[in-house]
Amino acid sequence: MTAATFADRLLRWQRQHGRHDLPWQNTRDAYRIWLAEIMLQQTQVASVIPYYQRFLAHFPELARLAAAPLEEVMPLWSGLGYYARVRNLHRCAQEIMSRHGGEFPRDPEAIARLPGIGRSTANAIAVFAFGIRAPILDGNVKRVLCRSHGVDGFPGTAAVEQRLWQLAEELLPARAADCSRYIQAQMDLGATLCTRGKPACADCPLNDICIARRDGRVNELPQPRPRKALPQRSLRVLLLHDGERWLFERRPPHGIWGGLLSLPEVAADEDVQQKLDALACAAAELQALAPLRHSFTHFHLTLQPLLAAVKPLPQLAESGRYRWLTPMELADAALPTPIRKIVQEALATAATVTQGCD
DNA sequence: AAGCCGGGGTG
DNA sequence: CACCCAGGCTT
Repeated sequence: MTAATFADRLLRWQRQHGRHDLPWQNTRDAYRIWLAEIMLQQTQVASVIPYYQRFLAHFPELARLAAAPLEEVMPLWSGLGYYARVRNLHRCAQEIMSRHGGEFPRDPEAIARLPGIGRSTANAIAVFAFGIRAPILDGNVKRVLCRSHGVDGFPGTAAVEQRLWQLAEELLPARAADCSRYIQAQMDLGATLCTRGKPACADCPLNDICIARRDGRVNELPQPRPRKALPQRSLRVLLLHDGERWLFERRPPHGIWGGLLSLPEVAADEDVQQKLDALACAAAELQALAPLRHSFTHFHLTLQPLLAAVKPLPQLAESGRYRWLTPMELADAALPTPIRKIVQEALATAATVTQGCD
């Protein structure tokens, strides 16, 4: 009788304590698994579930997604973040239709060549949809492996990451049929027991072989990212309404909030009147609303909203770039979260002002 | 190797 | 506030 392997322990644990009720778990439909995996990139399960359900209700199959214009897809991602994912998702769907005959490729290397899909996501799709034997390396797996095998160094560096991929390969169960449950077990363990904050080592199936636990280093591994001070930026945004509709501006396809609708911005070195002129709007009075602070991965942003009732001049034709939206239409518009918050605030303020005038 | 790309949860 | 999450792409 040989000792239980790493994979054995996880597989045994998964049967009793793993998750079994996630919406994308009870399917082998590559389209659904792919959609879930893209949404789950750098995004927690609880945040994804409602977006996943809503997306699938709008686009139940890949062909429908590929045929839809991007503007119809973006709103379904509004609020989820990392909007390059939805642009890549859409491109990906079109590539699968045009270059793969509408069938999702089965080879992990072919999957990884699709836009927005790297090695880990490609392997996850291949494992869950096609039962292929391959490792993944997401945040959960990295944390579990760093602790169980005592891997030092920040996992973002190439050397550490290479070591982790090597470990992930070596520890894979021998049978391809066990792989999907094994991968699921790794992620479940990382999400529920081997968490960043207070890991529940007492309940962990690996606690008697865990190097970090043996050495009293559970709280030191994995080693955190070397931190640096984030720059501080500020931005004025215009809340312009004509009494019924509000003015929005489409952001360029790349960069922050790429492709989403946002509010017209007044650059730091720009005059508000100058911007109003550019927008062909005449405003009687500007009202500063409460500033909103928002943090990104790489900088902090303070948004200063400026509210004004305007008379739109005919020069500003509604186009792909500028759109006037009613409060009703806002619900289905592709807005980033901080902008949505500001607009909600403004709607409340404008309603109050209007009532006060009556 | 480092920067860019969101929003939310956690301690 | 720091840190991280079912990462990948660009420079």
